[in-house]
Amino acid sequence: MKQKITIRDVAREAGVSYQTVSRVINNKSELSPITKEHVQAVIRRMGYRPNRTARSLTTRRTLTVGFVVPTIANPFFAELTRGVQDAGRARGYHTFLCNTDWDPAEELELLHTLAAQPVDGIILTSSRLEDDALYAFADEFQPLVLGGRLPVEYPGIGRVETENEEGMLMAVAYLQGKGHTAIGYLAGPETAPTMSNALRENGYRKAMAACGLPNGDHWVRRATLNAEGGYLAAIELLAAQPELTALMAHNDLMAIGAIQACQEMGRRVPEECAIVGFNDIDLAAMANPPLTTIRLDRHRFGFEMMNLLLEMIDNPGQQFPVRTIPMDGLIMRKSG
Amino acid sequence: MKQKITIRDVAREAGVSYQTVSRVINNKSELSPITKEHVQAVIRRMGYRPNRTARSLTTRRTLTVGFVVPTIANPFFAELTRGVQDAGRARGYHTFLCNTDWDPAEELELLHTLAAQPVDGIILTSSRLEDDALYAFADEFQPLVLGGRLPVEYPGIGRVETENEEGMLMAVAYLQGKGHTAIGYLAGPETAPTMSNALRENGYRKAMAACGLPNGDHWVRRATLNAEGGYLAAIELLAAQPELTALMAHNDLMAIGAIQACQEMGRRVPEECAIVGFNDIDLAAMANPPLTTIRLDRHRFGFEMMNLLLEMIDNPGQQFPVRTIPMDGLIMRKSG
DNA sequence: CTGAAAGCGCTTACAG
DNA sequence: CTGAAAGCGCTTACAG
Repeated sequence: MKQKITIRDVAREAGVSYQTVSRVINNKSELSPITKEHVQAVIRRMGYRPNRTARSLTTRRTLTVGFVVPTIANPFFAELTRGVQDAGRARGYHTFLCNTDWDPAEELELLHTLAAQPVDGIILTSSRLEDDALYAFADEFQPLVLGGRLPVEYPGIGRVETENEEGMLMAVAYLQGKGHTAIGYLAGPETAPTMSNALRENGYRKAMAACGLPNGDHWVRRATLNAEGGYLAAIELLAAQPELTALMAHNDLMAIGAIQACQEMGRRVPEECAIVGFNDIDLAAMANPPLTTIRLDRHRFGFEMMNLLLEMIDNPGQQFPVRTIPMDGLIMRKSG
Repeated sequence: MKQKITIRDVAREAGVSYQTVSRVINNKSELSPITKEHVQAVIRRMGYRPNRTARSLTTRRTLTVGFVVPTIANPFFAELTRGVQDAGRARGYHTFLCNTDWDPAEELELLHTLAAQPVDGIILTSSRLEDDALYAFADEFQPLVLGGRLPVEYPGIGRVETENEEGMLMAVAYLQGKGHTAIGYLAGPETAPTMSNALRENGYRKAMAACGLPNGDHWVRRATLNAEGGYLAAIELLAAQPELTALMAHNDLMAIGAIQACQEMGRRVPEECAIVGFNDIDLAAMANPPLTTIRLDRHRFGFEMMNLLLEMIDNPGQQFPVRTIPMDGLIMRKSG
């Protein structure tokens, strides 16, 4: 590897002090146009790029953020990632991607590692941390942006939420319009009431009540939040509750698994069992049958989380109101 | 945010010089057990974590690597990412994830940004860079590990390849065994012959020839490497070449799109059109019908790329032989 | 075994 | 408008 070019090399080559080169790099105003252009030319010619590590040490900005997701293997989080990165790009921000595998202990360790990295801020999605642990961490490290969790008001924590309840209401009302009254729910694992699993499940229960439909624990089945979980939960639920004519799922992956379950049990979708997903991931349209689902703009969700984080980085100590990403409505396809 | 604790704070608290604290952190041998334990206790009590930026500046190690993928929205690359990160974790390595969107100009810019970050090494998957541009970059920055591209022997470039040709041969032979002779291919966009699109397509052509089956350009359709691309290509190909009784795809996503296309065209899968994918992503088993596909262990692929990169970081200047990830064989499900 | 000095590659006041 | 000094938080020879 060629010896890396430093600011001193450029200075020597340009015949100025290295501080002047620094000023050019940072686009300071107090510079004669002549030296500025000259130094810029030398920089270009030598292909010099400032070492970000050194820069970070004095500016205390790393231009780096941590992005913590349960698992990037879930396309929902992958699509979120794109939004986060796109929002950061214009400002020169890079992203450390971290997977927690839904494990709170792992999550906490990851957060501390990121804080020591150090990063300028952290975006934390679908956190499984207890409230106390979360607040304790926020006392040590800021700013923090939370997505997919009930927005708590706490210093140093920014919040972006989605309209889970509205989405569930749309889905239930739609199914009711199609004549369904026995609508089951494929839920995520049991978690604290502030976490997204609980928020969506609660949305389903409220929606059923609002539509005057019966509901209870016997129509809900919990499983992991992927296609296999949806498949397993649907098999069990449909066997135990044959009266069900429709199934809603916590997310599209689970809905895709449910289609698979119906297929195996010989129940035609949507004629013998309607299925509605949540999120509208890219693959939803390519399910067979194509998935009817509630659309959430994941790119926008990620984009807003990053934008909020950048604003918090620029305005330390300031508290920002919750940002809400509206649902884009029900996408009617073939599954329900 | 609490004022960050530095090595000097710990030293003062422990009553030693800060260099001694540094030695404890770095587990140097020349230390009395007593001071070592004492300092460790103070570190724990204060919750001190060394600032990695400062550390990097003197060690010239950032414990950070760049991982460049076309798009993380493709589950294949998401699954690869997990392997990369898992291999890095034990060594304390973090990963900058970067998306090129298949754009060579974007890719090159990203590589330079990563090099200036700086990172200790870069893993570059499915690169669309011309050979010359790749070599020029390798002259400036090392080590570099290449995945999903014809392995070139070049100083500072490590290579991990997969058995594309063997995989395609398995698939074609399997379909031939099922009685198919007219087997079409859903290819990626046209690229240079060293890139993975070309490698797999070439594998298909060689496999057809090896099995004594006719093949030619009229049975191949190019499209983007996602489900929608597969859908579009299959619609066109099946309309133009109705004699086709089976379709192979560059990857599983395209195969899932092809199932969708058959569905719409009223061709039953596999009876009226068999479909075989490539990679066996997690979702393949949840396709409807479940996808028959050639399995590649993505986690292992990612893991090996990272392991190779770490070895190269530890042994600068040394050249390593190509690493080959074998295919795990054909996974027989329902689509073909 | 432990302390004092120098330095990693930058930026930021401070002079002039 | 530009240069010389100090410092960011560490590690690494060098003394002792």
